[in-house]
Amino acid sequence: MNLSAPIHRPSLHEELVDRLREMIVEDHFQPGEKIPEKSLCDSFGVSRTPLREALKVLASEGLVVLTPNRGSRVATVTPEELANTFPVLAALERLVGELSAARISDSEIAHIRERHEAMVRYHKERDRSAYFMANQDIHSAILRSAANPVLEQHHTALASRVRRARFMANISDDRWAQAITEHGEILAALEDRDGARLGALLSNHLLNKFAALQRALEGVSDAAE
Amino acid sequence: MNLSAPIHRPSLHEELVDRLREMIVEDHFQPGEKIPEKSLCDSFGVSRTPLREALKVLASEGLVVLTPNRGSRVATVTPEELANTFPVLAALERLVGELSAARISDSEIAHIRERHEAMVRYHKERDRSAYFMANQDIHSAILRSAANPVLEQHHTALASRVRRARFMANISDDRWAQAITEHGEILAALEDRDGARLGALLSNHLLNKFAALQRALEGVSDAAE
DNA sequence: TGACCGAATAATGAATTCAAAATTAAAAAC
DNA sequence: GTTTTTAATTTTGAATTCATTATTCGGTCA
Repeated sequence: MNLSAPIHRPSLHEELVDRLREMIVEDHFQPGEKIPEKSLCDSFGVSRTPLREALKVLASEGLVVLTPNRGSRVATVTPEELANTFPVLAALERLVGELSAARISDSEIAHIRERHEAMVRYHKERDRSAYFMANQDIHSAILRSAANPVLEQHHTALASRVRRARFMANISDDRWAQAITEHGEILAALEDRDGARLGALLSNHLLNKFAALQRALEGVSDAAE
Repeated sequence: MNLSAPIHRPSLHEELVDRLREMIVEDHFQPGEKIPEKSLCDSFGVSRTPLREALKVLASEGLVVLTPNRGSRVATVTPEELANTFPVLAALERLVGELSAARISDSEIAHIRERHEAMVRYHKERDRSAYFMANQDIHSAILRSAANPVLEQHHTALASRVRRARFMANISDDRWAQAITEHGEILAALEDRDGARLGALLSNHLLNKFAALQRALEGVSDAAE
């Protein structure tokens, strides 16, 4: 690690932004749930000032909704918003693929291959949770290898808003198998360092995931009618 | 206007975020300039609390840089950051083109054609400022016609961070003429509602602009050596 | 019983206050 | 005269306080 890098002592509100974002993305709150300032302040042991600053930042990221004089709630993700978000993320994924193929190192590829093989095993074993982790690792390793902080930042912001969606509908066996196939192709394109192909594959991978999700959600709402 | 829309009374910090963002994007501050809380509070007639909330939001948008215990400065845009931002914007522009072609109305196209023709006149008259306005109008009309708020939000955020760049180097006559040509092609693709073509044209238009900007900046730094 | 009103309570928005850190100014040493 | 040390001032980070707006609860009246 770079010892001469400037030390960054995070201020309270930064700390709170990170903690709260983590809690929201990792589903410690229900979507739409009210966020009471008082009790949160108590549990974090801070005053309302930095907490409110953090909430405003999270609101600008779209993770929280502020209603004047009525406090803040965890943002809900509507199907319409999903439909708007996925194409944007897919557009970014294409760029991720193009940049990653041009910039990724051999050791990064080796690491991804290793996680890929683990993921295939988890699929065979039907270990959803381990699968999700490996999948996550692979995608964030590719994103990092694109070496573009601006891209990374916006990708992460968008992804965190739809992350919750993966809990909304359980993935079908068919889609799961298809995803594994797609991941195989992605790894191949990565090892070939074929940017155009990798970008297309990553983009389609995401759009297919969205299509599967939409089918699952429609099924749910149909059943509810 | 929709009279039954819910009234939105903005809180102080929202108001401040908008005002400050406008001021930063429209170059009322020097890049890197210190933002003294006290004097800003005085000029806005508010206390530090809402101002600091606003600064934190702007920092998360990347327009302001906060250094703990040392206050806030207007973010500077480094060449490296430009190089990271333009490809991301270009990726979004492609999606804008695809969506816009599919969704834009005849009257929106008519409006854009009107602004386009005005812009061509301004080019002939060498009226840079009017040209910039018309150009801006066209691009934001296309963006709006894509009818995707998520896309719009991220596009706007990225664009505002590089907007300042247009002041950094004056556009060359060659590039200006080329831009006009590209705009003609964009309008044609729009009227044909050819999404793939429009997306490619918009994306390349932006990347060409960036290339011209980079050449101009290199020229500047070379001259300074 | 249940809809409506009003007081009590709680939550929020924003100003103020206080403590810690940084900056500036002044004094001392070389 | 320049650099270093130290004190004063300013600026920032965060807690507290105050005013305003919601919400809840209890009571009234149909």
